[in-house]
This record gives sequence, C-alpha cells and structure tokens, in this order.
Amino acid sequence: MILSTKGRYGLKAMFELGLQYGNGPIPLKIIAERQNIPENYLEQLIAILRKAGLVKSVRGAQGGYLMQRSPEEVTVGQVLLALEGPMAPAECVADPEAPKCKLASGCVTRGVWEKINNSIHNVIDTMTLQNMIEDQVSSIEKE
Amino acid sequence: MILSTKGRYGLKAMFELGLQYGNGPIPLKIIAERQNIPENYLEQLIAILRKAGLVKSVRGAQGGYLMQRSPEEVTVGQVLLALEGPMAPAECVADPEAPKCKLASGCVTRGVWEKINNSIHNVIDTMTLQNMIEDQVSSIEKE
DNA sequence: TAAATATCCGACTAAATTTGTCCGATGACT
DNA sequence: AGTCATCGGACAAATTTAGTCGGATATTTA
Repeated sequence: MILSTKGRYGLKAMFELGLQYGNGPIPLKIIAERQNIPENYLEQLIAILRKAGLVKSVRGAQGGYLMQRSPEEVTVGQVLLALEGPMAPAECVADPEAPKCKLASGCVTRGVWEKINNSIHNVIDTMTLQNMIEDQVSSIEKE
Repeated sequence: MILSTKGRYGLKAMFELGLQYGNGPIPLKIIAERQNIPENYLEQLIAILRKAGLVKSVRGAQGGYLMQRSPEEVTVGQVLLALEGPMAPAECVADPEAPKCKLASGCVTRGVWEKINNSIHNVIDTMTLQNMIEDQVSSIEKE
C-alpha cells in the first residue's frame, strides 16, 4: 500500500518550507537538492500544493516558495490529502457523501475500514509540520 | 490512497469463507454473487490467498474453497498483506531490512511514517475475521 | 535595458498497476 | 460420460506513476 512519491516527496518539500518559514522564499532547486527529489517533477507537485492553498510563490530572481500559513497550522493530513487524495482505505469512509454500498446483506467490511480510517486520521490530522520540525531537532540533539 | 479492489474484494471474500468455516467448501460462484464481485477476477484474487496459505481448495463437483485456519487465527492484516503488499506508508517502515534513506540530513519524514504505520497495524493486526463476523452479527441484532 | 533567476503552464512519454475477461486443461463427484 | 469447479496463463483497456522537456512570464540585478 506504500504511498506514491507524490506524497513522500511532497511532505519532504513541505518540511523544508516549514524550516524556512519566516525567512522569505526558497527556490525549488534548493529544496530538490536538499531532499534529493527530481526538480522538474517537484515543480508539478508544488503546483498542486499551491492550488491547495498550502504554499505561495514569488516569481523572478530571489523568488521561490513559502508556506501560506505557519507550520503549526498545517497538518500532515492536509499535505497528504492534497497529493494523495483521501487517506482512507475505501471510498465509503473517505467521503460522508459517498453512496452507500448497495448489498442487501449490508457491507461487511465497512467496520474495518472505519477503524483503519480513524486510526490514520488520529495521527495525520493532529501532527503538524511544526511537530515534524521539533521531532527532527530533538533527534539531532540526541547524537 | 483508497485501497485497490484487490484488498477490498479479497477481504469480503475472506469474510464469506469465515462465515462458512466448518461447513465444507464453498464455490467461488457463490462468494462472487453474495459480495457482488466479478467471478473471473475473484478467481485471480483467491489464487493469491491460496498461495499465501490463507485458503485451501477442493477441486471438482461439490468443491470450492475453505479457510486454511480458523477465523480467529486470521487477521485482517494478513489478508491485506497478501493482496495489497505491506500496509505501510513507505518502504522504510514496511520492511526492517529496507535500506536506510541515504540523506546526509537524515530522513525527515520517517517519524511520520512510523506513527502512521503503527496506528494502522494496531488495528489490522489485532482484528480477526472472527471479530468481523461478530461485529456483523451484533449490528444485525440492533435492527 | 539586457541578462540572469525562477516560477508557470502544458505537452509528452515509458513503465507499471489496476481491473478485469477469456479459454483451455485438469481433477473430482454423480 | 457428463457436470461441476478449480487451475493456469494469456490478453487488454484504462489509469496512474514518475518523470522529462520546452517555452512563456515575471522579477531582480548589473
């Protein structure tokens, strides 16, 4: 079930933007180098994040990207939602509007999907980019 | 991130086999009808489950499939692992043998993937097919 | 003003995965 | 012998993944 590179690269890129928060724009090239992501591909991913309102851009020389909101206000879940779609095991638990399974016997797997969905969202909707940054700092201190 | 039909169909099929446990083999056709799964496709999926040691088969007339072990002994995680591969957000937390991310800065997302991985496995590795069956029974009683 | 920097936009593509379908062979029961 | 049912492999359309590339646009700097 491994996530695609969209989500994996994208979260790394958002982490770099979070580190830089408050210090003006950072160009894509730097992010791509630091996180070892193909620059041209990252360009597509950051466009998605921009359209999702998580990132804003400054064009031209000395330009680059910045977080739209502060790292405390952005959760891992918001980033993954933009890039991977709903982080749910099945449509029926991803979207409250989703059509109910139309089996006469009732859906026998829905309970499982709900439990998985809740456990995932319990993590990704509470963890912010700020938390990621703090975790990183404290893990470096330990060395 | 929605799971593929492999996992979704496969778990429904295993549920049917669990219901039938102890009563001899049940043909694929019946399972496909009850759970509204294309029979020819389910044939492929059940072959995977058979090779994973979760299901055994009886050929010929009055044949069909049965669970290899009892529903108490089979977890949702085992079924999903066979059909979807590791239920982890990233390779590095799916497999302890996986090569470490080789970034000088260290992997900044690993902590997130570990938390997600743990929360998923906390659900799928403790929930058995027997649990699913019991949940289904009690939800029917409520009506 | 020209050059350099950097985003923006869309087109393109190879490869893999998904979601099946189909068919013939094999084995077992009646 | 006939029927039921699994077994195995081939085939394929559609989608997704994981990029690559080129040119247009905007901004700063020299």
